[in-house]
Amino acid sequence: MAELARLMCCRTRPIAMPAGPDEVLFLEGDPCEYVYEVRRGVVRAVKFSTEGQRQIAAIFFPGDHFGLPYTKDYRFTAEAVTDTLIIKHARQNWLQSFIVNPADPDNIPGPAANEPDAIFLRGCIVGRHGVLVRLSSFLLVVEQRLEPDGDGGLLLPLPQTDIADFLATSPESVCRALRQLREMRVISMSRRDRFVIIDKPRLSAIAEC
Amino acid sequence: MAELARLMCCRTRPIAMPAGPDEVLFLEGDPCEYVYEVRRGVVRAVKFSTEGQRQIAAIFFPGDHFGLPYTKDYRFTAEAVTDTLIIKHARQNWLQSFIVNPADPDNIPGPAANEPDAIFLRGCIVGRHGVLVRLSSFLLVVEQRLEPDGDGGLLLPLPQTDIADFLATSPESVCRALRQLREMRVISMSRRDRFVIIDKPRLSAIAEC
DNA sequence: CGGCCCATTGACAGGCATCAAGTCCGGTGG
DNA sequence: CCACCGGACTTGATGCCTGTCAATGGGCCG
Repeated sequence: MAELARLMCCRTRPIAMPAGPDEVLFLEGDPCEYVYEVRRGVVRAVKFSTEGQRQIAAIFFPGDHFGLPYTKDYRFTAEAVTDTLIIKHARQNWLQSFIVNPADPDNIPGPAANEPDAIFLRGCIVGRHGVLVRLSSFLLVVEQRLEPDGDGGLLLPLPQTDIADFLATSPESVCRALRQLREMRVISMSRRDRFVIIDKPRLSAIAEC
Repeated sequence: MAELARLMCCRTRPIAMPAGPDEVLFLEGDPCEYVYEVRRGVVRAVKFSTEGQRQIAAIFFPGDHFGLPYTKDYRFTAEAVTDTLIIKHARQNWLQSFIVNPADPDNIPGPAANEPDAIFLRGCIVGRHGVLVRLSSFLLVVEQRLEPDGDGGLLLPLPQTDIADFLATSPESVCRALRQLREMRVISMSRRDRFVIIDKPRLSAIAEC
């Protein structure tokens, strides 16, 4: 039956599916049957320590592929953050389409690198000292991955609780750091979930110091 | 000439090479020409923030493959920690040998997962609060990746400075945490670079709480 | 034996997690 | 349309953790 399932997999075309806020796409430990592609919205990779501490191991933006079959089972739970559009690629199809073609020496597997990249990036951010530094790095990442709206404003892709779990800190600290950036006139926030980078050089400086 | 280099690459057999303490295997930003395999010893993945803070993004143990061409260029610098034996696989050969064979649906790319796994693991460890917790997790990882010597003793694969950069803390804190574990009779250390796990259940408990 | 690097220890201050209220906001139902 | 309600965010107070600095100790190598 596993055989049959696989055969059916192989014939399956990519599936487009919408997902609503907090909807679970797959659970940590599920077998890797599909590779997911974000078309619209943002997805978070959630990982619980055994005692229950929540971590967000990565954030996936439009264009990213995740849920790669590096292992037999998914290493994290994937949840839509807001309304999203997701494409599910059957694992076999995905492998044939995206993994390196040996005949072409320059074929770097772009989509295959999305997930490791996102996790690596998070590791680099979390490894730095200072909530302000980590938060600034995070905002810069958001800025380069998300389209600004009319006034150069960007939507915070995650609620502050999630930002805290992504940055390995507490929601209160995130809130305070955001306020600090506001008071330093580095960013401004018209709404709680929207920000504008006023002084990008300084934001970069903070992120790197 | 790039063509020529690649052609020569393709004909190259795997190269075994020893590497001494602190020897650089490749630098961050170098083009991914080879995939490396650890045979003996331990290798560290070093990453510098732009302002100079050092991080150790991963540790590679015997059996691990790293330096994968997920991107065109290496994302970190790889250095031998102590005396090591390394196998260099030309990128093309490696791709053909190890990347998933589409005809075999169950062919999970084991070696290809080593590097992402190590980075993911480090992210999970660094994301937790408390130096003691992080250090305990680290020791447990060492225990399951390294062979014990006669008396169940394990060599610390890294000097404390590196452990600190791996755990995103300071050398002093690492030293104090080690002492604390000693005083709690969870581990013992006959030498500065060697430890024995006395009370593994408790060590696990600390690591997860 | 001397020098160097790493590990160790102590003192101290600052950052940040935690707890506890209080506020804002969107959604729901009357 | 308004009142209510719950969840997320905000803010303040407090104490611990841990990063930093400085000095000492110890092992290894020349």
